[in-house]
Amino acid sequence: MLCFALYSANHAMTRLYRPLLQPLGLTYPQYLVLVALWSEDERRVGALGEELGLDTNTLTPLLKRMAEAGLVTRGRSAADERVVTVRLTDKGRALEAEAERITTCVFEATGLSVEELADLRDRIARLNTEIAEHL
Amino acid sequence: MLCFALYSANHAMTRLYRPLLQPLGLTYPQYLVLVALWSEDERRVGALGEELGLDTNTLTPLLKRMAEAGLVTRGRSAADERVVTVRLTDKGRALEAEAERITTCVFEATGLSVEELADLRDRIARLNTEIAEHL
DNA sequence: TGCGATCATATCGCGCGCGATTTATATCGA
DNA sequence: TCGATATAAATCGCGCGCGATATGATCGCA
Repeated sequence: MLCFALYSANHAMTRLYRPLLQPLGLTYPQYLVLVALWSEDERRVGALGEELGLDTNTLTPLLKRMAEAGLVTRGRSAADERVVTVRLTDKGRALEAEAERITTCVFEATGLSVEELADLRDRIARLNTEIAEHL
Repeated sequence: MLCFALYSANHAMTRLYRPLLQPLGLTYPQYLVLVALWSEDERRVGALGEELGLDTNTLTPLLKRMAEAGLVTRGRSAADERVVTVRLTDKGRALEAEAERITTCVFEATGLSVEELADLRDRIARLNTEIAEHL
């Protein structure tokens, strides 16, 4: 069962990240939002959702919690009042340095070489897009 | 990011299963419980949890919903009153026939050959056990 | 026998994921 | 210009995943 392997491995991955993220006060999905913002700041909610595969029903409360934690700010666009723009705070930006240590821990826990990891990532990503097309 | 690929692919997989399981009144985790019971019926809650990587805080309410839906029965063991044994009902057993059709749909959606799929499954399963050891 | 430790399951609270609906703003056409 | 339509985000309800705690049954050992 490929689906069960994915299900289990995903859970194992979040369990691996949990104790690493806990000292930073982050959940795993919140961490993914930060990663997205580190690569490109000042995103609208919809753009974040498109990248993460989440809708506003998930993102809105999640981003509110991150805003309360002082990691991001949420502000209506002046040009289009419908749009909410999410921006990193200094605190949110500063966490990128910590993240590198986490990435190292996770990489070591996989027991894979850089090449194996990249190959597996690409295969899974291809599976992902293939399934998304059949959705 | 291997972790994000896993996260996304897992979500894509559950989205793929959702419309297939909906007519049967099943959620994806409930389907996994059925799969486990189809391979071996009359399991205690803890044994199911070990196979699925879930604890009773998740399984107990899930199994109660499945019992309400008439898919399984839950009964205390006479020998050891602490143990709850989960058994398939006729209705739960009958769904195995439907499941074969679902498996076919999912397989086709992956766009993979049988060999590729088995290989990818094994790689992900190995990653899973490797991470579990580092937990 | 009785009492503390252990074990199996259950309960509680919170964050996430999502289908369905709502609110508010923007856009387009008669 | 105005009204229908579209768009962005928010809200609601429910199921899942899990840390923490509780309840109740069994076991071990003096």
